Amino acid sequence: MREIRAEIKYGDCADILAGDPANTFDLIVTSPPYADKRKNTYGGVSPDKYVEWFLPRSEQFLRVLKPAGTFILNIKEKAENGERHTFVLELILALRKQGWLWTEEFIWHKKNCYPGKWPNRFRDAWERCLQFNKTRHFKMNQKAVMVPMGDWAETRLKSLGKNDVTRFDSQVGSGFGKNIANWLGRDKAYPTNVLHLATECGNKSHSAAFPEALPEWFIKLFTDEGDLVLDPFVGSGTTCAAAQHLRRNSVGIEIKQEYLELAREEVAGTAYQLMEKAPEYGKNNDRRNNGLHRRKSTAAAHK
Amino acid sequence: MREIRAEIKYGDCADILAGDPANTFDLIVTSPPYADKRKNTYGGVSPDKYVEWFLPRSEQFLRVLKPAGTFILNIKEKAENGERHTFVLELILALRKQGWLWTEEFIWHKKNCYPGKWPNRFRDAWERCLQFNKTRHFKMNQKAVMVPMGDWAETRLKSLGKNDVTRFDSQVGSGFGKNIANWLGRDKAYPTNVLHLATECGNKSHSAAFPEALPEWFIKLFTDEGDLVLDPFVGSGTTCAAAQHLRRNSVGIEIKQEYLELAREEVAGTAYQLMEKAPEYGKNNDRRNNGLHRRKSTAAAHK
DNA sequence: AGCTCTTATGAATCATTGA
DNA sequence: GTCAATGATTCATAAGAGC
Repeated sequence: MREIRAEIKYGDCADILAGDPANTFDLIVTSPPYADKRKNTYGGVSPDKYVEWFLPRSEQFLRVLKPAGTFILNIKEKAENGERHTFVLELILALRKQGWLWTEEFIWHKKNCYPGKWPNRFRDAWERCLQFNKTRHFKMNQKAVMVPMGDWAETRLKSLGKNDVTRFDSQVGSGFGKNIANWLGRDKAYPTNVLHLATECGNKSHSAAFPEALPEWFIKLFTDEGDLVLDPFVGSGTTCAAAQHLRRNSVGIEIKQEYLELAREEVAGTAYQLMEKAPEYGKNNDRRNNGLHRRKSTAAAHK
Repeated sequence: MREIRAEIKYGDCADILAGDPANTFDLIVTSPPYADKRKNTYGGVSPDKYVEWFLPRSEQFLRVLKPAGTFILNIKEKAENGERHTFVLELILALRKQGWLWTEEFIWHKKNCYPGKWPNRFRDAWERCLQFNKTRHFKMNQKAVMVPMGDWAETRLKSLGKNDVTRFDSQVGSGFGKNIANWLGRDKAYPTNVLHLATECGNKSHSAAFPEALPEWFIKLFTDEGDLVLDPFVGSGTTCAAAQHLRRNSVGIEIKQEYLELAREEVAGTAYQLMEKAPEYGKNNDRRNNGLHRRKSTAAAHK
């Protein structure tokens, strides 16, 4: 078993990456600092300047990413003065101009979103996970993120009611007999482009931007073991921890000193964990169920 | 009980609406013909020309919408040649330039999305429902779409935990007695901006662009009984049927002859249904649970 | 192990107040 | 007048305690 490296570098990713050779990373997955009008927020970037701020950095991403690699950008525009900001839309257009292919937009549905009530708006329960690529032929391990089939398979396919047969039939538009055979006996299905994950809350002192299950899912999907993952805005180190758990090498870059410590601790703890009780993690990982459509019975059973 | 009108007009909405006075409609909700590169699709609009095609029509929408009205646009870009189209992003930017406020983007999560498998892409399980407004002060009946709460209410509100009291107390900084009364006896919560609706499948001969629950939800949210709803691309009449069920007046516009017949039949059938068995529909409607976050205990109990 | 009950806390948003 | 800070609002989840 080869050793897995997870390195946390200190500085602005634009500078750090300039020293790296082209075509180095298999996957870039990150959740950059969101645009924020409050200037006092350290590191906050104004929405109006966001694209301008982002482009020099994404130019490096494009250079250091391997041709078959993928870039996942987790981001969401805030509401302000009654409107959604448009800087994310503008960013997508600008990235395409820069040479990226906008392959897909995944939706992260935050099951436990922030509470609140306003006269003109409901709670915001989703974020964008934008997928960009350098080429049309990128690595994608779909089987790695297959999920247990829902109750659909369990209840309906086992004892097929007439209703289900006719409904299935009308959907497919052809005889039902042959196609249904593909589903019987299968217990896993491919996911969709909607991810259902709760935000991690209240477990540790540090608050990660995204739950570990999110980078984990994309790492499984777009890399193999031993591949190299980059998070240019690594924050408290969630991406590198996830990479290490999945036996991928990783580089995280962070410009804020206080996060730097946190990230290094996170990664060190993960490495220790792996040596001490790797089997435990595997179990734990299965339980997490890829973060997609967790079956209710499973969730209940674990308590 | 006043009579509810549902009128299906024939023609291009740009022309039809030009004859209507300004500030006429309380809500515009529609699912326009999607951009489609295949020119043979009747009525298909090329993605490159989509914004250009849409703007003269949305200009009329802006004129005929009441100041406190809302415009809901259900749309989703297709993938082509490995990339997502950008015309929807461009449309949002263009509509803002036209004078619209981009208030919110709701996600319609299609629980049972179309089956299929591709090497570079998972199944598409969501569509955008873009909310635009003329002014920042629009009508919004949030209570009309409240949904059953999670387990929280069940367990906690019955016997109020100390935490709820203390947090409330510390936040408000005054005695807790007065507002806590709002919580007792509540079993519903406000929804989020993610809608979980199944697509309607195979019950009718025509395949509606969206399930009736979708316009229904927005009609409940943004109009009162007796208000006037417009669907400028009404297709098979789903929006007008939903409006009629909810006792809102409606106008639907359709340019395709064959859909026109369908829509008029749909609306006529609905009107008949209303007279014959109104109570039945109400029951059915409750059961539908607004399509949002059905409680787990309920789901489990259902097995 | 299981089950209940308790507690903490989030990439939030708007209206109001104060400088 | 513009801009920044403060207060009010709110719910799904995980972890922990107790039985």
